[in-house]
Amino acid sequence: MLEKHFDPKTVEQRLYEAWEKAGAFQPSGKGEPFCIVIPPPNVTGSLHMGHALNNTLQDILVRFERMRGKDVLWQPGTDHAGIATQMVVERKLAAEGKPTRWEMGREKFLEEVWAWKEQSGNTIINQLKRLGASCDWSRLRFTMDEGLSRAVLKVFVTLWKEGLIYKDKRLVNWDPKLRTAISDLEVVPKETKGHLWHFRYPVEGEEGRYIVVATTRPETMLGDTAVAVHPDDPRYQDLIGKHVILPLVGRRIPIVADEHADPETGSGAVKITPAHDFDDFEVGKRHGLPMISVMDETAHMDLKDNADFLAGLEMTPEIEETLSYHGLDRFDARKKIVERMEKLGLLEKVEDHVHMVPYGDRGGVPVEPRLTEQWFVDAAALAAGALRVVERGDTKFFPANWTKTYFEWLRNIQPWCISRQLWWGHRIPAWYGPDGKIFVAETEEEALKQAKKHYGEPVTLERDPDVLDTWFSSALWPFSTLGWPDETPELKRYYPTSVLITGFDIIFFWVARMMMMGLHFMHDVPFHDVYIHALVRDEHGQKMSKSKGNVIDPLDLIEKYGADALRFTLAIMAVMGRDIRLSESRVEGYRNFGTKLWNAVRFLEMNEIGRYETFDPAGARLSLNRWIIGEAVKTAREVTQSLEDYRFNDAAAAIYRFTWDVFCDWYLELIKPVLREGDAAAQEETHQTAGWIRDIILKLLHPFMPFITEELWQRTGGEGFLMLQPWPEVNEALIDEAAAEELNWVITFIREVRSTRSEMNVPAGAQIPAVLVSADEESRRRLKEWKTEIMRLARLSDITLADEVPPKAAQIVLAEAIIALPLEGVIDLDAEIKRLEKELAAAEKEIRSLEGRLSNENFLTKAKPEVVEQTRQRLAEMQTRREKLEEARARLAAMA
RNA sequence: GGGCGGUUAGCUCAGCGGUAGAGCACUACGUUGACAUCGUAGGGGUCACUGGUUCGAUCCCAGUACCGCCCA
Repeated sequence: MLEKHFDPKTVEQRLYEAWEKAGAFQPSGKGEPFCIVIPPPNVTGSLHMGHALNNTLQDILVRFERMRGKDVLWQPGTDHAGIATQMVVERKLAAEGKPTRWEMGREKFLEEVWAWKEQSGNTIINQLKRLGASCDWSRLRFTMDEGLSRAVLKVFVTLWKEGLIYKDKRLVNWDPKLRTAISDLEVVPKETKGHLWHFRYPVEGEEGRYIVVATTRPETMLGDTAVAVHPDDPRYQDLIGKHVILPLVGRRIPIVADEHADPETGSGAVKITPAHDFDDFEVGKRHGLPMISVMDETAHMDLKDNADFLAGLEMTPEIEETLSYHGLDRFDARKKIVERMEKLGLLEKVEDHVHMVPYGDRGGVPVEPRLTEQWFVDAAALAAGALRVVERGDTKFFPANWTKTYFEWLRNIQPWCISRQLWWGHRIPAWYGPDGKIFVAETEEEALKQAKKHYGEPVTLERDPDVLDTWFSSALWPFSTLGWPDETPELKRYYPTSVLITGFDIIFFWVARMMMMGLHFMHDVPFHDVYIHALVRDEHGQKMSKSKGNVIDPLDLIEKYGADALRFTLAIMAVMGRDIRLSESRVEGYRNFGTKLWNAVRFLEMNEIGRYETFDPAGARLSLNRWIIGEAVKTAREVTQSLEDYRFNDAAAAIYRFTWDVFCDWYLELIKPVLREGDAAAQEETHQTAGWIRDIILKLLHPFMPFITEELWQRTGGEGFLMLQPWPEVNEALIDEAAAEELNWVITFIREVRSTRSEMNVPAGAQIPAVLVSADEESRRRLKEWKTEIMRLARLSDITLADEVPPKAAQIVLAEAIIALPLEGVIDLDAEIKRLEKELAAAEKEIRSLEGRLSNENFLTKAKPEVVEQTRQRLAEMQTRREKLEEARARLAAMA
């Protein structure tokens, strides 16, 4: 016997282990292949709400398709997450008072990271298991595994040979805290209140004449190598080609004409610092200007011994003082420079200024454009194919509007900086000869061989110290996890994968790059569909963040309500294209839904309803059973269709409604009399039908609520695992509309009586008689059939037939008939008349609307014929209803 | 500045060219032999605003206001 409540805590782990142990998560090897690769979470991370949503949706699809008989592979794995992981370990070392990574050196530090990975690497995997994720864990991969590393090497070397990877000295986004280059995607602009300082730069040879330039970053002025004005700006025509003397430095720098200078803003003249600003870099290239870096890799001023900076400068007291800024932090230097400019009378004014300051998304400090040598992927070359396949529809986005975002980015794509000055990651497979010549190879031996050939003698090579951007290895994920570069059976069978499920925030980082790499190396798209899911926010629409303190931990919710409740909540709220505002009350509500189902099954159990292998739903005779069978089929159809279309919310809502509103509220209530006093044949059929429906519900609900459904399957003697049972088929022939109409009549009867009782303040416990007046043949038959059930559910003492409405009765119009509730002594005539008038008013309002439509010539000629016909029918019904209501009112009025 | 999305019940959200829906909250009643993590009944909405298309608009189109996100 089932307990009154489902207890997730005692069940979830047990079932999960049983599934896994039985190999239920592994591909069956039979049927059409269906494959999803998991968006790999950070190996040392822990589960947050985004993961919970992402993996719930994947698991729903995977369980659905598995039950549909497909050969399902959900490929799991984790990501080494270079910067994030390295930072975590560095912080941990600091907290433990251990040496910094610089002090302990590369090798020792990497040992520490691996140790940390071993220790915490299973956390997120175990958390995914608690959620119920049915990944094939026997195939768990990690981006730094031997196999995946081989894929990285091969891709790097191949792209290098094809000229699609190159090394270049360019301005890159530099994170001075982490001391590494980062890609443009890893930069987040933050609106910041700052200042705009207007400086005067003296014009050479024109005593007392200045040109005013404005800057938000005074410290960069030490690296200025020009002042630019717009070529058409009338104010500066005579100055173009002349020079200014850079204050504090004494450098003679040209005034150049360049369209980058905007005559509308400020003075129209801008200082040009090619080594510290992306726009200026371009200006510098156009005019052949020197590029002078004045900061080091930690964004401290770098002036002494800086050959570029010192070039051509004469030692003066002025420059001596400036050199004293060497080693100052960029913001301290800014302060000193402003003070000094002011003292010199060269500060024209200071304005408050709100502008965007680029921050590193990991380091959290402003990034510094920095001139360095880095490795790049020629992303534009790879983008063309990635664009074409989506334009052609080989890969589709759901919802489709993300296609635009994807196109937008690919069409304006920049070279992808893939080198990182980190230690944790795939080390770049490039070696340098004594003269700096680059040898790229998959192994050191191969590089040495190349070098020997090149130099004609063996030389020692030095390996590039940098590692690759984490997303470089993630981009290979859909094929590297399946075994590439080896030609494995899995690769052949499951690539291209069926669908990718991910968040919109990594369309650029990940989706687009997988598309490029997949096309280049596999010559086919990595996935047919891309489902982009929402962001999970808190219940007030705020993004969850640690700093706001509004983070909801999915594990807390699982602890409190069970994994099923959390999963169901996320699924039913996962509307395409809209964010999810998660509130705990919803989770609680769907936990209650589980309880409801649990108790419904418990009820069947109490009535000894089992599982009947030979049951043929087409053979059911009772309209009650024919009706619920039809409703179940409609539900199966809706759930199936919705899941095929990635409409998780519609699928979840359909099974919820059927289970609670149809099966529990009506079917179970209506079969109670049959189970108690029906004849043997009726009981037998009802047992079989109820058991059959229960199984349909368990199956349809299983992808959403795997634990409770599996538990109920097992507890009711189900063989094998529910998760491996076949999905309910949609047999339209089982839908019996006549039965549906009949049950609809019964339900309406009961509802109307209940409603009237309540309004008439009949005590809930009181049994009252009812009289069905002027019923036609069919209604009389139905009443005979359903009398017991209706009496029970509407709490009636008897239902009799009559031709006349008895006096002092409340009256309910039910199609052609009237249900009269004689309430002599109970009824408040005025109240009843009021109630009837209210209904009459509603009917009349609708009649007016319908008549209005039908008297409109345009409606009759232009609207669809079936709509016109429907409207006519509805009008006829409403007219009958009005007539009945009027009669009822008249009868009461006569008595009052 | 460009792009995308949103505005529907007290709250969180579905929906749809012709009758406006759910969960939670609220009110009243209820230990009807599955379930109080429940049942029954009920209150509550000019579907942001202004125009347009249409026989008919909450829904389609345009504009406005406000909110959010992405890109520059």
